Amino acid sequence: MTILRSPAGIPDATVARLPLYLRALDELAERGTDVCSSEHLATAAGVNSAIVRKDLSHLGSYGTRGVGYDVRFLAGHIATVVGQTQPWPVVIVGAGHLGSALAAYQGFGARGVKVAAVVDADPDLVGTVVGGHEVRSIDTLSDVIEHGEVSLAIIATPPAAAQSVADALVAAGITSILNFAPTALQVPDAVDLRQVDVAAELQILGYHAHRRQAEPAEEAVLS
Amino acid sequence: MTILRSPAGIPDATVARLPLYLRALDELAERGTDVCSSEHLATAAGVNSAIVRKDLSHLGSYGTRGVGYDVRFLAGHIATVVGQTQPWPVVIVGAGHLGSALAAYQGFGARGVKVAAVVDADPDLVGTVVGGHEVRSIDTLSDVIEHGEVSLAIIATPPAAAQSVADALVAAGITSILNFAPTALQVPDAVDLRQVDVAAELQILGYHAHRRQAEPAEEAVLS
DNA sequence: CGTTGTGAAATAATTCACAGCA
DNA sequence: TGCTGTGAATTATTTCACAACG
Repeated sequence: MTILRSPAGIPDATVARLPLYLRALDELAERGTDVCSSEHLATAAGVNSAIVRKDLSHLGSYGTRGVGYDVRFLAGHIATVVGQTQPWPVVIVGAGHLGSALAAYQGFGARGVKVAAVVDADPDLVGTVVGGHEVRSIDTLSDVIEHGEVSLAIIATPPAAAQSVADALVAAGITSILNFAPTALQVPDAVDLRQVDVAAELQILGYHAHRRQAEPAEEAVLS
Repeated sequence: MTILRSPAGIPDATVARLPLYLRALDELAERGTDVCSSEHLATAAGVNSAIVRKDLSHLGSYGTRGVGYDVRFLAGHIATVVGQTQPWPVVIVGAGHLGSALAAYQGFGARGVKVAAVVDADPDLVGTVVGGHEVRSIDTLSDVIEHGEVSLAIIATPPAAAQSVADALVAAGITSILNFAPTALQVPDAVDLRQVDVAAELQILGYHAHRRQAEPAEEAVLS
C-alpha cells in the first residue's frame, strides 16, 4: 500500500524550484512531449539534472528508470504539492505603474494565480479600470479579503506606505505577502513574506560586472 | 599599512544581501542616524545581526567595537564594493506594461541605476514616450548598447520573444541580464543571468499557505 | 561596558557516483 | 541499455559563542 503522502519536509531550495519545473513541464506538454528525462527537464528549467532528480525524490518516486518522467502526470503531481489545484485569489495593493502592470499581466491564469481585486489609497485612481479590474478604495481591503477568500497579497505601493499596508493586510488575516516596495517589512512570524527588489537584482549584477572588468583574467584561480 | 583590498571571494549569499544593507544604511542616514550597531542594521535590512557581522567581515573591518558602524562610511564602502560609484546604465527591452512600469520607476536613481534606453519590437510603440524615455526600435539595440556604454539589460518581453532578445543582447556584448519573462534563457557561461518570476514567487507562497491550512498544528514537531 | 570580528559547530544545499530497476 | 533514485561526499551558508578591543 503506497501512501500518496503529502511530503512533510521539502527543503526550501526545492520548493523554490518546483514552480520552475511546473512551468517547464507545461511548456513541454504544449509541444507534445509526453515523457522527459531529468536531463531534458533540467535544460527546460535552467538547472542541472542531478538537482532535478534530488528535488523530485522529495516528492516521492514518479519516474520510470531507463525512461524518464510522464510529463502530464508529473506536472499534475507538482501542482498538487504546491497547492495549485485551483487558482489562488490574490489582491494587489497599489494601482500605480507596477500594480497596473501586474493587474494586466496575462500570464497569471496559466500559473494558478487569479487577481481577485486591486485597491489603492489614491481617490483619483479609485474607480478607474486597470487590466480589467476596477480599482477599489483601500478602505475596502478587509471586505475584499474576507468576501473574496483572498489569502495572497501583493504590495505594489511606494515604500513609505508599505508598512502600514502590511499591517492592514495582517490585521485582515492575510498570511502570505509578496512585497515589491523596496523596504524591509516588519510582520509577525506566522506571516510568510517574500520580497522582489528590482534595483537590488541590478546591483547584484553590477557587482559581478564590476569584478569582471576589474580583474579580466582569473581563470587560473578558478582552475 | 592596511590594504583597502577589493575583497576577492565574497560569498554569493553575502553579495545578494549587500544591496539590502546599502538601502537600509541610506534610510538610516536620511533619518540622521550617524552610527548603527549590527543589531540595528539587521532590523533595518530584515535579517539577523550575526549574519550582518559575518557579511561585513568579508568586506574588511570597518566597525568600532563597543560602538558600531559609521553609517555614511559603511554605505560608501559597500557602494564601492558593488561597483556603484557611478550609475549603471541599463537598457530595457520591451515597452509593454511591465517595461513601461520599470522605465517610469523613480526609485532607480537613488539605487545607482540609470535607464539609458527603452526599446521594443512593436512599430506602434516605437516613438511613444514611457517614463520620460522615447521608445526606440529594437533594431537600434546594438547601437544603443555600444554608444550608451550600456552593460546591464532588462528583458521585459513576452516569453516567446525572450530568447531571441537574449541572443541579440549577448551578440551586442551585454554580459549581465535581468530577465522578467517566465522562461529559462540559454546564455553563454560568461553571461550573468538573473531571473524574476512573479508567478513563481506567488506559487512558493501558495505552497506554504497550502501546508498551513492542511496541517494547522505542527508546533510540536518544530519543538 | 557593549559591540565587533571570527573561529568553530551546526545546518543546509549541491554534486558525485552508482546500485537498482524497467 | 539507459535513466532514476539515493546514500555518501562535498561545498556553502548560517548560527553560536566568546575573545579582543575601542
